[in-house]
Amino acid sequence: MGRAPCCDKANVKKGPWSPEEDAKLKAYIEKHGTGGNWIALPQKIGLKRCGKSCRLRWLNYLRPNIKHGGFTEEEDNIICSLYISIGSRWSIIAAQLPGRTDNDIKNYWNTRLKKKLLGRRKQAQMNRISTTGQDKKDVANGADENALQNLSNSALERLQLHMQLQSLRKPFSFYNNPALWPNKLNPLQEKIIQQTLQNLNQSQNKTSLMQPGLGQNLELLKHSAISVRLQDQDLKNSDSSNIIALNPGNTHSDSTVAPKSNVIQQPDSISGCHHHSISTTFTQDEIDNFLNSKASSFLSSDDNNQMAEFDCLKEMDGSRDSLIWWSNEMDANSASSNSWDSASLLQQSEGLMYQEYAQLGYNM
DNA sequence: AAACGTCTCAACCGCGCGGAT
DNA sequence: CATCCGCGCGGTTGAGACGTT
Repeated sequence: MGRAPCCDKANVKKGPWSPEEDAKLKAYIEKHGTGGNWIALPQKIGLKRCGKSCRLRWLNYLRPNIKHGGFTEEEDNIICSLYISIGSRWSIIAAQLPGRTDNDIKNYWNTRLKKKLLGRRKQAQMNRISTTGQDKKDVANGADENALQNLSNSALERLQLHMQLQSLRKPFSFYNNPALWPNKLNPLQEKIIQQTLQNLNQSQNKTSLMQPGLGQNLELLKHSAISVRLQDQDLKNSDSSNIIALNPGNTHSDSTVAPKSNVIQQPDSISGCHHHSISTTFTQDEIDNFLNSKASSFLSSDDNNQMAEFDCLKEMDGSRDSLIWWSNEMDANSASSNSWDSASLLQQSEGLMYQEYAQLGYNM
């Protein structure tokens, strides 16, 4: 038995809102508020709209101080940092960006940011999976195909993003150390990790010949740190009510590479529902090296794939001046009060990440 | 200029959660 | 304790805008 519809679909108008409808809704809410009942609201003001539709229209468009488009570099940074850390929890991410709605951020991520980071690389990886012999066999068996479908895009993307950064920072990290892996990975998870590591090894061999400076870059990156800390007092899940930390960084610090960081701390000014405090720490060296040595990662054995894989990063690189990845504005105020023991951070972040994947049903 | 493809974003949909009864 | 119901969320859709051939 299905759920009862929230309103009488037959007598409800759908589609774009007219200026008159907007005016009615806005005038009423500004005068009376929502009355705590969206379902009853359209009847009160004579709108043939579903209550949910009214709510959405108000929250995403009519509400005061809404910003549309024109995302800043800092906003890009925040969105990406949080997406890697907590996934597609758009409402939480939106709570960190005054004037932005979850819908806006979701659209922005899906249409632009994601493509820059993952789109083409992912495609290349998928192509590779489907063309290698063993993979073909697996696909023929059907098992991995199903597993692939079951692995959500969000999880894949986050894993890829995380690994991408992680592998640059810590050659001997979690992903490079099977001893640290969970006892039981499903075949696809194992394959993705192995595939990525294989590519990494190849790329490091190749590029160390081509780019003598790269080793230094990697060394530099070993001293860098990312920490995204989220304290969500309202979240009830243990994984998010505690601190979600992503720290692919080192287990030691190096004073020669002073982290630049910025603490973004703001009470929720949008919905009043969430109260998050986030600190994000990156180093400019790390950012620059990540961008400059981007070709060191994920080099495929297939030259075409190589090129395709880095197109997304080329795009970023091409617009570095306008899109300063992991912004260098992330500065100063941060770390001490928000810095954590790096080793435990690493364990927590990786543990949390895998907890999350496990919770998604991947039988880890 | 037209046809076709791609992108963007407002809006819809269905589900889970939690408060009310 | 069970059920109902509204809210809020994330995923998806589709129309229009825009770009390319």
